[in-house]
Amino acid sequence: MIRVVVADDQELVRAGFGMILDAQPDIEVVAEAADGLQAIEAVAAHRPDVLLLDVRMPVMDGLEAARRVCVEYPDTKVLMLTTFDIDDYVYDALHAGASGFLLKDVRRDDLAHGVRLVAAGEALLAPSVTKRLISEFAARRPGASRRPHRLLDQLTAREQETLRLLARGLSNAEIAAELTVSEHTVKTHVSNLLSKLQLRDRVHAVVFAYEAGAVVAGEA
Amino acid sequence: MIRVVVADDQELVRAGFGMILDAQPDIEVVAEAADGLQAIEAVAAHRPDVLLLDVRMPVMDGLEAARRVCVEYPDTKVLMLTTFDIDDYVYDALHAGASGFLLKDVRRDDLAHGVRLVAAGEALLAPSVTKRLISEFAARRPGASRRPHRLLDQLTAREQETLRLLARGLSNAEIAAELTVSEHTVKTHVSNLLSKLQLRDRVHAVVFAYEAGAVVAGEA
DNA sequence: TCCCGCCTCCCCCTTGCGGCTGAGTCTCCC
DNA sequence: GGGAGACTCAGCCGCAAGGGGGAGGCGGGA
Repeated sequence: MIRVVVADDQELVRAGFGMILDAQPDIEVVAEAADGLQAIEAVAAHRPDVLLLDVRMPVMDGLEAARRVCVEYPDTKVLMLTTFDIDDYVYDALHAGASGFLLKDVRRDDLAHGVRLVAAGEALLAPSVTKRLISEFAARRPGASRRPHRLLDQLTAREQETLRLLARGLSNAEIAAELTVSEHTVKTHVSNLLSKLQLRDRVHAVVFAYEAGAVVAGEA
Repeated sequence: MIRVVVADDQELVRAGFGMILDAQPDIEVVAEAADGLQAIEAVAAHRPDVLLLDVRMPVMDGLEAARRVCVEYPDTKVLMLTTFDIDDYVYDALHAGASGFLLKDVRRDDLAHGVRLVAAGEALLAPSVTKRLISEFAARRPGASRRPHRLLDQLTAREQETLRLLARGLSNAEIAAELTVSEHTVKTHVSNLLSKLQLRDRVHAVVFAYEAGAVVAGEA
């Protein structure tokens, strides 16, 4: 039996989803909540398998609630629900650790199916969300799995190292300290790598490093 | 009526999927193919709405076929099928432009449902694939979309615009030209956004923009 | 009404950056 | 032995960048 907590600030929505789920032979709604705080309390009290969580709620919104539940009660899987698939919601929810993200116009058997999937440890996204996530994913590192970039091979080891540090925002003096060489040397390296890559200045070098995948966002 | 081409090197698999889909009142299998080249030819000949494409095939594998179809016949949506959800397959398929990725153990109504979704321009992933994509996505930029957006909201419209251009490598003079204001004004904006975001110089601003997702690699 | 935030423009000044030229050491290889 | 390339260091010079300070117009909110 899959035990579920339903959290939504609208009485009718709670009742509707609750009824759909309770009608399933293998799903049981053990509690309801009208805001984020209540949701967390309900999770603490009942330790459900799945928390069905609306994004927009008073007192504490669903994103913050999801964040806390995912940290404090990792056994409870969080399935987010929203009326509109605003981008930020999705990304925030996924970063918060949610297992899924559905729109409220979901068909009733898809909802039950989703709860079962999430309870089984799988993930689930509404089709439109999947679409955006894929395009976002595909766009970010175009062909990342294939080539490390030929241009970078033109640089000497020291130049590549310099570029890496430069792309992290270090000044020439800081790079010099990091590499334990003089600032003059760093300037030479920078100058050489700029001309090799045909870049105007260090700002362009930073842009290049990110675009070329020589530096990856989030790996600071 | 959704017109589908089924491509798989195994006769039985083609027949099975073909039967399932043909049994649907709104889906019609217009051709079959036993390898990647045949698949492309079939797409060229029939211009189907959906191409159901196995990954592992002789002559030309499904990934390469997907890549070509997505470029040459963008109206035909590609739905990949595989027995095992090997990571690289998924990522390559998504980069190739596939609209979805399903495992062959898919239930028959899920398959039909998937074809309809893809034909409608939505995307679709097998649950286990969704799970990995999400964790990959969430890991890459930990909390990227939330916190920085807060910070970005501190900036005025003009400052955000300035940051966007700055992060593309434009000099103050170039930004001024782009915004049709004086360079002095740009300097003021830059100065303000640097202090608001507590960044040292424009190089740090570029790094920030990428790390925060205010600028996304590949969207130059 | 007044005040505040935003956008715009200006001057002065210091600093970091990058181009230019030149040069010493090392290793690798012909 | 000599050449090539990488790494190191140096001085000079021009310029973009960024801080500080000041100021006017313009809109919305108290």
